[in-house]
Amino acid sequence: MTDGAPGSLPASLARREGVALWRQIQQTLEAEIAAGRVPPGARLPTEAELSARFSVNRHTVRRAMEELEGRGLVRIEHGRGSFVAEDVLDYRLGPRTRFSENIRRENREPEGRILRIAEMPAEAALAEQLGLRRGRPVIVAERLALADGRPVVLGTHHFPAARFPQLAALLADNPSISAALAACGVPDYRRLVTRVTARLPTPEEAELLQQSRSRPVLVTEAVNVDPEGAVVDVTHARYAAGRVQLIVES
Amino acid sequence: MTDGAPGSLPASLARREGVALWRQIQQTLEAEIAAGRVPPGARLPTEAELSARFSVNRHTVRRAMEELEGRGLVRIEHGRGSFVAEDVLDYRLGPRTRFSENIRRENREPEGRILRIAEMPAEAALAEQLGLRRGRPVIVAERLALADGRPVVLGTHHFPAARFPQLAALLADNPSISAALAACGVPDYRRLVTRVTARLPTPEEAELLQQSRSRPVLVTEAVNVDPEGAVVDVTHARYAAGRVQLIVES
DNA sequence: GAGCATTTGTGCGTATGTATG
DNA sequence: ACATACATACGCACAAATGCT
Repeated sequence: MTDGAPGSLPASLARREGVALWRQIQQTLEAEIAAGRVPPGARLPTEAELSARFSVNRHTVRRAMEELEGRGLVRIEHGRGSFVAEDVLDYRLGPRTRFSENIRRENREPEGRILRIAEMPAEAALAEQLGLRRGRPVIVAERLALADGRPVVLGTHHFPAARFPQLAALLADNPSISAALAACGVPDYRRLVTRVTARLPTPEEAELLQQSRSRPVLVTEAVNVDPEGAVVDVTHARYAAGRVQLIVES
Repeated sequence: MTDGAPGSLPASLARREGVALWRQIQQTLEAEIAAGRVPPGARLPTEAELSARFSVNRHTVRRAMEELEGRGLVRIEHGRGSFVAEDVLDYRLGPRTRFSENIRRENREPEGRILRIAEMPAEAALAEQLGLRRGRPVIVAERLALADGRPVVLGTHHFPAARFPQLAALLADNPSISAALAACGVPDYRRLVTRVTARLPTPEEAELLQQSRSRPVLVTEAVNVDPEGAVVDVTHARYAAGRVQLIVES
């Protein structure tokens, strides 16, 4: 770069006017991003530079940046800098939701990684959802799904162990849930209900999803049934809200 | 008060062990809440008390509390204190989604308040969704919907003005969207698609939803069509994620 | 309404830790 | 090893909202 900083208005702030300084900074930066003065993916000035520009303490800049990150406008990386956020992926939720199809439809490369498989007795609430008696064995599989190598969703799947004895072995071999179920004699299944909420992620979730802790996750809970109506899978999934948008087709 | 604080384990922290102090505090409080040591709705100790208990600076306690609030476990009120979070409302999304029916099904009292009605030319993206030509007049109605007096969702509705000339007047009189559309000759309509994301709220959204700024909102974008398939309404809604859970029925 | 104590919110200055390149 | 840049933590001061007198 031959010339000065990008977006170099000094932007003086109104002190003691009822609006917090950090909020004025957040709004200024937000406007500059929206105006395209800093394009998606581009790096923002460092906290030190911003605190100089606005003549405030670095803490005050950090507060503004945290807000922007939580709102999905920027991404902060430890030791590297802050960057303007990029694209989002459309993820269709419907009776026939399958992860890989969903990702391929968007011209991205799907990938699945099984993080953990365990067998444990069903808790009361889970047993009821699965249509089992409490304490019956359940296979719990934790799986991270990615698109083009970037984490998109972290899913915890619960299967009735009695019905699918070889499921754990199958999943260890091939991380596709639908392939594993097909091999267990369930070539087709359908999603009954999905519950959706949002919250901030736990540290583990943030880590696995490679997402900041101040960015929300979309949380879904889904029940899948076979053509006869028997429950084959109860899934608790956490989507990186900054990278996906769920599409519900009625 | 005659006796000591509730939940009075001093809970010493591990310093310089790789885990941030604020996170240890957050985990301790989270565990105590989960264990029911502080029941839903109950008040937590003040920041000053907590910083004394954990022997840390008040900022450090505040960081932990912010995290808990963002995760939906506590609610912080300026000048009053912090409280353990309470119940959530199930909100069904489906082809026949109607706010008041939805709320009554949960045995709560629905209420709607029109905040703003305006007519303006359609932006490119909106025009396409509504099936109009760009620049055609659109009625924009902003509406806050409540259950038992507590804000649940903030919706921005967009109607083709040419088709519904008296809609603004009708809504000013009665905040029910379905009633207004019925009076305009659309007794029935159906939801086509819904897009769902999550992000932190803007200050205005947080204010209107009476929600903290560090708690996410669920954002939906829906398209409603009449029985002939013509688009009657494009809605952008923001739900208080701490108070609702969206239920998608496939 | 005025005044006051309590409690959360904002901001500064400083120091040190930790990840990245 | 070193510089850069973000992360955590302390201490202090004052602002703003609330509730009580």
